[in-house]
Amino acid sequence: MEDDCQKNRKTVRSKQSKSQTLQQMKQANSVRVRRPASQPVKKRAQTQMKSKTPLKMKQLPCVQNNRSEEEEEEEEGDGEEEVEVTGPSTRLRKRVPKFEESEGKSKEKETKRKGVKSATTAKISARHAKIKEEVAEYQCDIEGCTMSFGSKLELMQHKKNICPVKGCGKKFFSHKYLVQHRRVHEDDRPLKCPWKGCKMTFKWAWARTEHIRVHTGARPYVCAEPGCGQTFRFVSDFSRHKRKTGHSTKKSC
Amino acid sequence: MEDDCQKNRKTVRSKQSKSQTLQQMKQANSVRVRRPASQPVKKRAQTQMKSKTPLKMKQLPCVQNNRSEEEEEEEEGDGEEEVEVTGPSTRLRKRVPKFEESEGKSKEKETKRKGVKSATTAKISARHAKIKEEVAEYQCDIEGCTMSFGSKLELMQHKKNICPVKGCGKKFFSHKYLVQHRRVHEDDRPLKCPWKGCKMTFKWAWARTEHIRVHTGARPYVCAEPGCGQTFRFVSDFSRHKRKTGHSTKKSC
DNA sequence: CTTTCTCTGTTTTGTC
DNA sequence: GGACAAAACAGAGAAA
DNA sequence: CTTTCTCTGTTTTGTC
DNA sequence: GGACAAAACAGAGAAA
Ligand SMILES: [Zn+2]
Ligand SMILES: [Zn+2]
Ligand SMILES: [Zn+2]
Ligand SMILES: [Zn+2]
Ligand SMILES: [Zn+2]
Ligand SMILES: [Zn+2]
Ligand SMILES: [Zn+2]
Ligand SMILES: [Zn+2]
Ligand SMILES: [Zn+2]
Ligand SMILES: [Zn+2]
Ligand SMILES: [Zn+2]
Ligand SMILES: [Zn+2]
Ligand SMILES: [Zn+2]
Ligand SMILES: [Zn+2]
Ligand SMILES: [Zn+2]
Ligand SMILES: [Zn+2]
Repeated sequence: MEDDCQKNRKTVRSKQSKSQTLQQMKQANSVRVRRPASQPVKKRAQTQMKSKTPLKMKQLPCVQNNRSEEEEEEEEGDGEEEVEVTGPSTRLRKRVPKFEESEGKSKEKETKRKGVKSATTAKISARHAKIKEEVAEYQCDIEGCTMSFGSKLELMQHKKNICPVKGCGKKFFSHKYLVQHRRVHEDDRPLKCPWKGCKMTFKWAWARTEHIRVHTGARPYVCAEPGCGQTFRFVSDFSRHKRKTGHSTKKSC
Repeated sequence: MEDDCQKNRKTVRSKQSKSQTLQQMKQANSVRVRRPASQPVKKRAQTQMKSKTPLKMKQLPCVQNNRSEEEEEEEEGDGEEEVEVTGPSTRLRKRVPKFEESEGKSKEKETKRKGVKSATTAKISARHAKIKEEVAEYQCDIEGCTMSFGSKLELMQHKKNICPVKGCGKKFFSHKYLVQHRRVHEDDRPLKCPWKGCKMTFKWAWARTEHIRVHTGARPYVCAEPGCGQTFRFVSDFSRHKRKTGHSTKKSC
């Protein structure tokens, strides 16, 4: 690596991000707890390690591209500082108490000007949400749709049923669903489990519907194939059963 | 609801699915454990409830659309069966031992014919993977791309840089990335954390790069704004700092 | 609201 | 037959 | 590999 | 200047 100055990045574009993740329960009345999964998945919840000294890093002074040099201790980090744990490279950094001595608490907002930034971008940053329609040029003229965007490109994407959220960019079959899809990027989980003491919440009605069966124990799906009498609690499992066995694609009744 | 026979569903189409989720550690040497998140998020890992009787369900005999009637105990499930726990509707079904008495283990594969199904669909069911190229008609003729699909529609979607995985359907800016994106749907996590004892694995090199800083404690991002001296471990946090404060969008160096 | 950290679509950098 | 909305399905996928 | 269960894009059902 | 691949960024977003 060599020193070279950055030339004032511009970036910004209005698409893609991440998508979804799983949920959990842990309600008042038990249920089984689903852990978040490592990759290799190792059991045992918490096992606090000892590690005493904060293990201060070698922070080289030269800053390039706003990145201080280091990171060359990469592959085999040859135990440098005063380590006292077991192996030479087998511990995590001890958590610093909370910004040691509140360094730089002067957050001087600096007038908040975040650049011009393509003027009035539709602001669908749902999560830490605003959804300010700002000036709202480029309005969608599709039947029941009232959405509007800051650039013609964004409107074009929208009209092609493409989600404008940064890491998303999904394309849908219907414009109507495109609007419903937005809840994926919102924090609200307006649907609640009606079971007393259960705190589960949902974005989708169907998820709630199937979740309730966990409480009731219902297994509403019954394979109609003559010999087979299997029952299932979730459609998905019933679907898989039919797909893999070929059972009862046609209903008997 | 009333009885009416299903008319042999066809469904099948080749797009969309879910997306991603988070990772975890829990390696040999501690780290903090990240739990999977309920929605309302309630602490306390496991709290096993007592509940003795299996609480057998009212399973009505009439099967319609392969669904047995029930589910009307929905909203307020008026405590029916012999409950003996505290409240009238506050417990989960006790786990049945493991398919009681191995009922219906005759899985007779039934010749496996899963219908004609649009003949040779490219089979990108990555997860429980096959990626059989089957007959491989409709080949992509874009420069370095060797992918092929079972239908012209699928090839057309592919040429428009749209991911064919069922719940995905993301549209990308480059055809090259479309191919790289596939790893999102694959189970392999080929990149490993080089830290001794750490079992973290990754699909993306950058995730590994930043993860390693958790071990080293490095904070390579240093704000170049004159007064501010803040450092950051992850680009994302540095980016946010610059975005929110307006600091050092231009580099000093 | 906060901080810590991972995931990933796009942008930037580095080499030929 | 046509809307149109609500419900359900059919996968994908996470976790154990 | 398995089972249990949630998420969500598309399909099906139900009502007007 | 052009590839092209590797690295990095800039969000989104999960969890605590
Ligand atoms: Zn330098
Ligand atoms: Zn948040
Ligand atoms: Zn619209
Ligand atoms: Zn989206
Ligand atoms: Zn519940
Ligand atoms: Zn069956
Ligand atoms: Zn009936
Ligand atoms: Zn799996
Ligand atoms: Zn191609
Ligand atoms: Zn995809
Ligand atoms: Zn590691
Ligand atoms: Zn700063
Ligand atoms: Zn009709
Ligand atoms: Zn699966
Ligand atoms: Zn040049
Ligand atoms: Zn965020």
